[in-house]
Amino acid sequence: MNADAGSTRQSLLKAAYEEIHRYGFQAASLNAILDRTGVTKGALYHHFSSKLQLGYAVLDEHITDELESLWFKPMQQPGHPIEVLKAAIKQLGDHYECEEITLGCPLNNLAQEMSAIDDGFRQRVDTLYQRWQSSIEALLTRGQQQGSVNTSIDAADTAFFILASLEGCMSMAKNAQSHNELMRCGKGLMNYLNSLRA
Amino acid sequence: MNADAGSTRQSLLKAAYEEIHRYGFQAASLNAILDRTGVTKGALYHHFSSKLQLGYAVLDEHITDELESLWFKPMQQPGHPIEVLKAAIKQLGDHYECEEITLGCPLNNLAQEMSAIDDGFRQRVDTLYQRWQSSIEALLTRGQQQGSVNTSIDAADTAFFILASLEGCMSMAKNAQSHNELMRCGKGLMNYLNSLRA
DNA sequence: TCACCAACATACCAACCAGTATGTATCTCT
DNA sequence: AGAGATACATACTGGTTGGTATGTTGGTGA
Repeated sequence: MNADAGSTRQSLLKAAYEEIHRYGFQAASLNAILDRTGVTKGALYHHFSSKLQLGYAVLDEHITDELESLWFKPMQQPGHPIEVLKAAIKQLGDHYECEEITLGCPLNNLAQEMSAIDDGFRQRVDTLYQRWQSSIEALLTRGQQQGSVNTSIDAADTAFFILASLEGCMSMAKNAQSHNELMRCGKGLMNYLNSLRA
Repeated sequence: MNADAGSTRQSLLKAAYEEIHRYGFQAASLNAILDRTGVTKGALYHHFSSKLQLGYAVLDEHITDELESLWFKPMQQPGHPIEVLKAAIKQLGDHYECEEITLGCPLNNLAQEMSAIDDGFRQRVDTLYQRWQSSIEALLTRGQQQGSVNTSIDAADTAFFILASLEGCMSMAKNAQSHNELMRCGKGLMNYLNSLRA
């Protein structure tokens, strides 16, 4: 592979991610992505066989990587499971304060827009959501074994609900366009997490 | 106004709602809406000055009405606040079982897609969310006064979190395309609601 | 009865869209 | 050195989009 080939592909991926994050996949314009990068259409179609494949690549590579560093890595921290969770959520909130909170969670955006009309997107998002849920579930289970988390709850169901609430909070904050609403929602989430202690 | 004029407008609104519900506002095709209704383009632009205004009307009329009968009305029921909430949520779940759950909550869909790129949509959705939240808040406050809801919680914050969780649950279920996941998430939500009792 | 207007219908338009056909420069492998 | 592949660049196409210009029809008030 050419030395530049990788970077051309990466810059396309990054620009496509940003365009999709703002306008959604369907409304994202390939020409806008090309303008933004200075790459030509021939180059784009050399690296990706269609707009759909470009979208899949954004999910499989860029968004997966982001989730890795923003969630799965913080989840590896040692300590009280509830505190680790709270810290990971806080970090996520901080990140979306720097980035525009108004653009919402990229994964949730794609889930909402595409899951009903394209199964390729749906399955990819589903896989990521399952990994996300499993990471929370594992943490809760560990806490239950250690005696720091209430054993009367079902770890899997609870993990699923925590993830849903988290996405819901980001969704509400996105529409309200205010970090204040995100904090408000975060407060409710923190209260709920505290209620899971043993 | 002509006798048929109202019904033409209504059928456009209904078809537009369905098209937007499935494909989103931006991807909704006016021609598809026309095909579906048998109305001509001239008629459409006689009733609505632009696609955007049609979208606003769908929100202001169709979706607002749906929320009225699906949420605000059940919320008027007498009884224990937590039970009223649970019943309203259950009814909402049942409704989205009949309709395709995979299409998601119409309000949440529009919020996700449009809030970042059009302020007219954003403000309309925001108003509806605020009414929604207020209805939950009022119920919780009533419960606190009656002694049936824990007085240590902040009713406004909690109402906001409940709404966020609810939207999050529907969002997750939409992507999973399974009623099972909706039930799972509902279980978590019910547990949380029970924890709010006095 | 005649003017007027609401409620359409038909035909059209420029802009934009994803995608393609074709050409070319450079790099690699033999 | 020559063949082939990689990595683009340019110019184009057919289809779709939201929107418009112009015509027609039927009811209604003066």
